Amino acid sequence: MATIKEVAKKARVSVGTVSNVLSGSVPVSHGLKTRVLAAIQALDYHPDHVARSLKTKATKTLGMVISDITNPFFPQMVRGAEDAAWKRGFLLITFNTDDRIERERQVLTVLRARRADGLLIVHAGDSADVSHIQASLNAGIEVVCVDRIPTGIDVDTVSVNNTDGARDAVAHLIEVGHRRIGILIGPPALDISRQRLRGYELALEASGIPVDPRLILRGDFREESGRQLTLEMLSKPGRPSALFAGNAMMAVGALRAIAEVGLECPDDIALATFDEIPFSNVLRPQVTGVAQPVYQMGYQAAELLIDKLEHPEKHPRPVHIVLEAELRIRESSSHPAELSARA
Amino acid sequence: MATIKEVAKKARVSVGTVSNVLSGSVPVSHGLKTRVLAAIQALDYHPDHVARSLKTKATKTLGMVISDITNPFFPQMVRGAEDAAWKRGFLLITFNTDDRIERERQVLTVLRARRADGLLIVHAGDSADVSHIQASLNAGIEVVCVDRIPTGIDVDTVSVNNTDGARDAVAHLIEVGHRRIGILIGPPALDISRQRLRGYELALEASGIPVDPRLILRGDFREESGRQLTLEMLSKPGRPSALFAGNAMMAVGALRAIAEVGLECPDDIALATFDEIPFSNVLRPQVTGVAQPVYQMGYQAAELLIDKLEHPEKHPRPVHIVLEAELRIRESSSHPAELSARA
DNA sequence: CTGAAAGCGCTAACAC
DNA sequence: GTGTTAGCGCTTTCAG
Repeated sequence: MATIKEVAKKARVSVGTVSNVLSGSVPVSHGLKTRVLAAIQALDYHPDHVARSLKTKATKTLGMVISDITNPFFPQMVRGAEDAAWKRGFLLITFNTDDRIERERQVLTVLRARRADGLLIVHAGDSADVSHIQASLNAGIEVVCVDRIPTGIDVDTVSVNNTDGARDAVAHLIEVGHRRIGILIGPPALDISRQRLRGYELALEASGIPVDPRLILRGDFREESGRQLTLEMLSKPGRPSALFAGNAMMAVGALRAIAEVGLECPDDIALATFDEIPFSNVLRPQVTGVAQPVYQMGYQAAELLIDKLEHPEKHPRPVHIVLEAELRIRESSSHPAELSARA
Repeated sequence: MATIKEVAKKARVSVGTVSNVLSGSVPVSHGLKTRVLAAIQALDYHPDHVARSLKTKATKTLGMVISDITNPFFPQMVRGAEDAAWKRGFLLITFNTDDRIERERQVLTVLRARRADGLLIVHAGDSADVSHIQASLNAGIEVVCVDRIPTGIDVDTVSVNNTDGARDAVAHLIEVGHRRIGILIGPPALDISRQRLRGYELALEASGIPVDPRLILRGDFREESGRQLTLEMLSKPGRPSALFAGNAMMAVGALRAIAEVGLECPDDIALATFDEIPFSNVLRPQVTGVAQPVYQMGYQAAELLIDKLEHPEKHPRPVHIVLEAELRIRESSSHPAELSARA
């Protein structure tokens, strides 16, 4: 690996001059510039980013912390963030925490030691503890929280309008004729759980349907949890005619449970979900879902973060970006009337 | 951010001593050690990994280059690699190349400037050019190629037995009664295309079925390509009774095309695929697929890479690891006899 | 065992 | 415009 010194020597100039032609910020005479460029070419020189970082105190690196990478929702978000970062000359390092706060804490420690300039965090679901995020902030690392917004900390955020999205989906279930609608939701420590539940309640209230606490089941946004809760819901008397899943993973678990007990969706029980199930337009049942602008969330979060890094003065107070989600109606929520007509 | 100097000052020792207690490789008297540890604690000191890398010439960083991150196959592989890397104290940086060799070249350049210690590469599909990989090797970066193995370069590899997997799947289609079987395959520049095609041919030959070139269609392993090729195959006379897709994305495209022309799978046309479609055990049609040990591939590739990094002497020649894939029979390939009995 | 000091490759004053 | 040099935070000889 050639160094700047070797380039300088070969071009018969000083290292300062090489550095100047590299940065372009200080004018260099044409003759010397050509010599330097030739030497760089000849030696296949690539500036050592590590050394540069040590000097400039900027690594041009962003860390992205994801709660559950097996959820197909997140890879798209990562992709958005990655594209934005790449475009602005930043590197994105991604971590999966498996929804464990302990792992999240470890990851932030590593990212701090590695001197990441900024952090994109999708907070783990098992705790409301944010002291480690505060510690990163204190260490001078910019933070943007995405999707799940922790309370008790003053950071920038990019999220989706969960309440409206959930309300639309449940309103749709009511509209096609359902009145007993169960909900599978995540841990109450997560804002997205509370907001999606709130949307569910709003939709019911708007139609004068009383909220039945027996129809509200809490899990952890994982497939297995969706399966368990659905089995539980279906085994009790007063079974709902429709289910609203808090995310796609729980919806998949619900489908599995529905099949296990020998029922059919939507013939026996309707289903709608927050998020979308991958390839849900080719596979059956095609599940009605609340589509989120996932890629955009990642992209905008990374842009916001880099903006703050590059122009700290332009963002004096925390910024909160809220994107809208959109209901996509498919066959899993078809009208009960249609079904009875078919029978 | 506290530095080693401040720690030394606070503990009233030299920086060398602090460094020694940190590394543990040089004995330090109990008294000094306690003072140093106390100072580290008090200052919340975390060694600067950037400075350490500059000195040691090792970044403890691995780069992972993926051809198409929208293919749900790859996130699992990344996860395996990430887990292995984390366990050994390495960081994994992931890149998506969108199957463009130009992007792959750029990514390797960045990784080189960042002084990554090693590379995990799933080669882009649109070219057989490997000069940039060779350049990384020449720059002293260890490389392990995963899944897709480029020719013309002497690197370690971790891959799957594509020929046997494809042969098993096609043999299964033959066994349930199909004789006209179409194949949707990727670019011939990729070894996985050639090997899966070879498996297809072997299965046909073993049953004395002649290989009909009109039933071999080449695309690029993307969903849209699977859709187009299937539409093409179904519009021509002599339509096959079964399809073998070269990967899951093409299988999804095939399902879409089958639905578009108003056919049903498996009633009108059977389907089997290399890879598995996500959640294919809850959604219909449940597609017969060749399951690959994806997580293992990522995990073992990262382990191999780190082994070479840490014990260069133990791996004198390139290592080639080949894992076995396993056929999972589901309803998309059900027996034509069963179908006719049902009709 | 412990401290002093050189130096990793680069940038950014600062002199000329 | 260009060269010289200090120093980013750390590890690693090398004396003592």
